[in-house]
Amino acid sequence: MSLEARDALTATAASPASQRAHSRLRLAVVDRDPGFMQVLANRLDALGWDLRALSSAVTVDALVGMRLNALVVDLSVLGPGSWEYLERVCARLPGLAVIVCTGPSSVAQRVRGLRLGADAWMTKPCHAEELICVIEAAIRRHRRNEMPQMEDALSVGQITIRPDLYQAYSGDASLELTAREFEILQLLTQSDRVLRREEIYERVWGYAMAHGDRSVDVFVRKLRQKLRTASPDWSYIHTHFGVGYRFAPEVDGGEQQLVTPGVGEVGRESDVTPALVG
Amino acid sequence: MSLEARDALTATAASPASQRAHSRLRLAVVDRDPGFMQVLANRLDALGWDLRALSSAVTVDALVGMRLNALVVDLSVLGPGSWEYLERVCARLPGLAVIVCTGPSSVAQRVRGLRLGADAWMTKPCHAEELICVIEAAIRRHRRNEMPQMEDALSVGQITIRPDLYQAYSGDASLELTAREFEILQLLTQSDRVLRREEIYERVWGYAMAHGDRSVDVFVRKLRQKLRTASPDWSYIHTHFGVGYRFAPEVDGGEQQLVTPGVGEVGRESDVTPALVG
DNA sequence: TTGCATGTAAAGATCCTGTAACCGAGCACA
DNA sequence: TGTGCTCGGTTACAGGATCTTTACATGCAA
Repeated sequence: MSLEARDALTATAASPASQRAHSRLRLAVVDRDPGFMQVLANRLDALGWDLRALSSAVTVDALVGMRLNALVVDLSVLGPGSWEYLERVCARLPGLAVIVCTGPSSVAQRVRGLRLGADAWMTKPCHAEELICVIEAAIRRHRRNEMPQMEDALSVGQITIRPDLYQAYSGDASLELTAREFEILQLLTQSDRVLRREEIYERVWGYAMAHGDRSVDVFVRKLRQKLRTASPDWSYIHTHFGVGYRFAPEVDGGEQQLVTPGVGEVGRESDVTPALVG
Repeated sequence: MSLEARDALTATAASPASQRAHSRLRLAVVDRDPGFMQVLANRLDALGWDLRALSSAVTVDALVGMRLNALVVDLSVLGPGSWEYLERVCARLPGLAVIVCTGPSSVAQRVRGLRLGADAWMTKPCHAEELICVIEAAIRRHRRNEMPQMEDALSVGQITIRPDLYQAYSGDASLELTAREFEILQLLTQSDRVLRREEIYERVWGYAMAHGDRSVDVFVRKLRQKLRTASPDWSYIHTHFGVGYRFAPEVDGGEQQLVTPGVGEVGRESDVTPALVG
């Protein structure tokens, strides 16, 4: 590792792995303009956000269930009870970033919306990029105060990962992972696909991996060692020769079925890779 | 930490942690439009806000010293280095609500401003009332979760924390904590997770920690010393190497698992002891 | 088999933390 | 006004923990 690179890392003081902790942003948009939604969807998809488009208002309870980070509404879609709806949503979900994005309005309307709890008011037509920035700003502010651990514990195989404690456990016994080991383990468990070394390095270290760097291999070895000690009958990290590593808890011997984690919402349904090692 | 900032801080002798509860909102506006300022001043005065009008940019350290809740800037007043200035302010004071209120702009400019950390962008001319709502919305987000400030006494291990007295006790003997020490202890006890130094610093001091600042370590040492003196058989503050500190009362020696964090909540609800000193 | 890619282990190199000593600014008090 | 005290904050150092590098062994694919 070059000195400059290392300095750059410690200088930023916040490792990429830690800020990546909260996975994808969840956003709901209540709007009926197909063009608007299309543009937004494209942009958000590129950013890796989880977007759900709603063509009409849903109940507040339904919103609660969606566990959103942000909500964008066009008041004209809500119809008559829009102000009350806005108020109820903001009252019920104080941690939700609410952005009103609607057609031309009066100052009084905007004032009313903001007073009721909205975080921002955008006037249509507007540029998707700007709207996204506004959403990001609102979420950013909410996040900063959201100290409480909204990071769920995650159980995979016999191992439990506790992001709030920066540690993994087998039962109640700590694996005694170092910070970097934990970050790599956490990264691996967050995806079912094969991760290339360069990818792992970049996301954990925060900058490009130098050619021939074996750090990832060494850490994977340490991880495997500790995982084996804590949970001898399971295999967790699998090597894909010439490609990289993949995380999948498997009971050794015979069975090689994927054991779906039980605790916490792991919603990793999308990219399950059936192709498997030998 | 720069000397100016230090002076500013110690001079005012009031830290953000103590200030937050109930005080007038402090707002600074960097603008040169007399009419705009006049209208704003009248409105804010009626609301009981503490406004300081600045006709040109002040140093970031000076802003730190003002202990503001919000900052409104007209980029045209800042001149050439405005983006860098904006960025520096937002980085240094993550808890500050920053609103850019300036003349006509392009989407790209607004996007840039928001990405650099601004909370909102208002285009002049604008209605004072609306601007105030936007400021309030930004501050509201910041304030929401700031220190639940439970006034109840809290017993952890052999220690009792009395927010009303700004002091901690072992039985009826005071630990003789200083203000800073108490604030850090209180922050630590309010969370079961590992807190990174940057988080601790930001929440107690009120602005971003400088790289290489060891203040948190030093105060943790002082805290540990006093905790050890008052309660020799217990460990309270645990170091997570490469990450930060975590508060958890544990009996030394034999049983180290007094409070075994299960997979879910670590509930410290059980041991709140209201019974207290004279 | 050969040529890489990966596993393994150990040795520095580097970083992180605990610790103590120090300095300057406020404050109380004579 | 000067003195001594406390407090917050800085700095330097030492020891230990962690990370990186390197070398070699092993395994996979062509």
